[in-house]
Amino acid sequence: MIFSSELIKGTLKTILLKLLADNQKMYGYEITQRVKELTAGRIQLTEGALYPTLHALEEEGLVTTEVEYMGKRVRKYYRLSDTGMTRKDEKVNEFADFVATMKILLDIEVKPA
Amino acid sequence: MIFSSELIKGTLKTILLKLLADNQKMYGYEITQRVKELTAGRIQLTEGALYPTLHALEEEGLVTTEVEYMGKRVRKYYRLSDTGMTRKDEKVNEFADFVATMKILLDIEVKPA
DNA sequence: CAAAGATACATAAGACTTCGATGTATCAAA
DNA sequence: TTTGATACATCGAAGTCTTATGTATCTTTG
Repeated sequence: MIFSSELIKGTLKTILLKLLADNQKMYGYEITQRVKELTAGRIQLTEGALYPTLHALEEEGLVTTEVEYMGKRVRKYYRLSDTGMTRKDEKVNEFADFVATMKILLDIEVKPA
Repeated sequence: MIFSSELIKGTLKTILLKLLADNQKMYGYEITQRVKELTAGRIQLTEGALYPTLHALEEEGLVTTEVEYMGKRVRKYYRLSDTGMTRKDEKVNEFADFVATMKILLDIEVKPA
């Protein structure tokens, strides 16, 4: 099952911040692949959603960027800033609380990871 | 903490379907109050979001409506259809799977309800 | 008894986010 | 050499939610 995009809405930034917190630096394409891999294909980030969001994180000062050349190919790395790290914690905690609340509303059991 | 609206995005229909599945029939204002109560105020549905969504559910054939008068006051009750019940199960399951996936991505523990 | 607050419906314009399509270009493998 | 993967990115369209607004009734309180 691939999750409906509506569900992923609102969690994209959180996912990106968490990935960058765990991996020092990542580039766009790498992120799409990592997410696909970690979720067994259930979440597939589209570039149309990913790049605008990465740029927004940069504008907010949550990530910094650095360009590297692999041969002639450009690779733009994104790295979490200190503010970004703080924001990541906030976002992840907020999501955990949200899920706890939704469990009450929907009366669901969440399978352990 | 009131959850950022981004988080609630994509879950509103699921919440409504579940509430209606548990309560035979409910009216709009009642729904906003019930959700507020069940979530200790953390999720506050606005009418601008609620009514369009209820109308959409009706157009999709997932709910039926009936009008009652309390004195001179109109109350519009929403009731789940059979299709709506099926859709509710699908949506709730999808959300549960989504949360399981997000747990892996975000490496979180979800507190029991 | 008047005013305020709660109950109850609803719409509409604007903002924001995401999707799907499109574009460019390099590299590797068949 | 051509296909598929890698890698960046933007843009118009679509969808959803927010804020504001509108109408009207009922209840409580000063």
